[in-house]
Amino acid sequence: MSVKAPLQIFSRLIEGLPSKQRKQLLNGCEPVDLVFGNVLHEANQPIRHVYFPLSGFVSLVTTLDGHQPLEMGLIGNEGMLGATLALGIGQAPMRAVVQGSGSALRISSQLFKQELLSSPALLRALKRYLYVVMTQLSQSAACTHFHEIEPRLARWLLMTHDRAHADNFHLTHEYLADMLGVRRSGVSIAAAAMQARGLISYSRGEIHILDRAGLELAACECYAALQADYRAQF
Amino acid sequence: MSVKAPLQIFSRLIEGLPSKQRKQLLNGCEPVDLVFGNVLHEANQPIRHVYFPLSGFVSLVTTLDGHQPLEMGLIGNEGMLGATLALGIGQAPMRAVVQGSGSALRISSQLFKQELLSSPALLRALKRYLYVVMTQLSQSAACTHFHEIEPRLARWLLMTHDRAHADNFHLTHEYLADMLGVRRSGVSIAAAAMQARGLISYSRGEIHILDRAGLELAACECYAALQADYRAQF
DNA sequence: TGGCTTGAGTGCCGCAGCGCACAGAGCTTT
DNA sequence: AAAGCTCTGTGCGCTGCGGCACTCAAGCCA
Repeated sequence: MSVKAPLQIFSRLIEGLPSKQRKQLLNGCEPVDLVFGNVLHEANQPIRHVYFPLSGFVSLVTTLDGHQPLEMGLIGNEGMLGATLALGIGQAPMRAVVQGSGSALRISSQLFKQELLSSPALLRALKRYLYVVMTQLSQSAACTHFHEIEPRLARWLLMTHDRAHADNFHLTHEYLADMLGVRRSGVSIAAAAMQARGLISYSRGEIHILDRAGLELAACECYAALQADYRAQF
Repeated sequence: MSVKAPLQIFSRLIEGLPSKQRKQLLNGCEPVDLVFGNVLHEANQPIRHVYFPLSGFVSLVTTLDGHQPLEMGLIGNEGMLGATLALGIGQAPMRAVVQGSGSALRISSQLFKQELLSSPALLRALKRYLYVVMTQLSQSAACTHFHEIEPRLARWLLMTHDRAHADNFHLTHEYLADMLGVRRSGVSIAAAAMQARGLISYSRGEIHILDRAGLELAACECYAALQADYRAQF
């Protein structure tokens, strides 16, 4: 039911640091469990901890008045939560909800700010990461607006697959609908179509990725674009 | 036809700087005309100049494969173009197109980077501004997805009104449709409804704001939210 | 003056997706 | 074993919007 994490999962952001600065940073970090549904950051609220997901992953969502939430970004071990501290901003721009249980490293904002001062490489990584987040926000916005449910769902499953480090994860259609900003039955239809084509299988919230290459074909080009954006910086 | 700018228009970003640092920055700047349709930045291309719009304004657009462009942000004298240089990134995240003719100050990226090093207040302003842009991106994304044409059009006209410093500006339905990511005739219908209610009037691309308060009522709450986001930082 | 171009109004068709509602299926609880 | 909940499938009517096409009006140019 929960994600089975491989033995060794690193935070790609931290891994890139010079070993001295990395160790220094890791010193201030503590491992924590990310539990599905936990809210790590609340929009416009102070950031208490910075998180580096390892095997778990987190989604950034905005909520608008009476509407369902809408996912703007997905963060796994390629990213982090709390990068806005590099801008000197101590509050979170969006709500951050754990979407795949697993592990993470976390460090208090206080300590992290000190690390930022003493580690230029860390600051550099954060800046690049912030830029990636910005490009991703605009890409997602356009995707959400123009693309249809099925390609978007495929993209979303791929992104989750990348971050879950496993071929199966627990997500109901209802939940997916919220992420995509669409109706639950819209997801059911799209998912059924993809199951019929042998790309995935699912039952009662347990989703299995069967044909990753096929999924990539089914996904909108935003998946590749987002990856390219990330790679351009890291 | 073109925007009649009041005599004195400042860049609100620059105005906030300590006078010494401001003068130093202004020294490196040259005034330029912003001409409707000019492309100041191209997505993923190097930033040659940083712009501080004064009376003109610029829109940030993303384009997705074969789709019409979609506006992600609007920049007038409250903002700037090229803030990503504060992240050490020399390329633009989105295409920037002049949307209202007028004036701006510009400075070469080279020089601007030096200013960033010597003016901590400038750097601070840029960071805050970047944060605002990020929150605006996510707000716009949700708005574009959930809200209907008419409130979105109202919001858009208000934002343009703020930045045009005039009650009339030149924008065809066709152009508006691109900005909102909708059909041209959809804009015609929404605009006609708003004209019937006496909020605006228009003819052959010349739009007049008649009832600003009424427009604010007609707009989705995103207008107020975006303003609040900005004010929270500046 | 007449023709051309551009902006805008309007109508028609088709579709994706919404809101809603109900049914069946599988797991959980007592 | 029965009851209950959760997850998924499915159907119906509606609407906002895309695509398209045609029309009219206003300004522009020769």
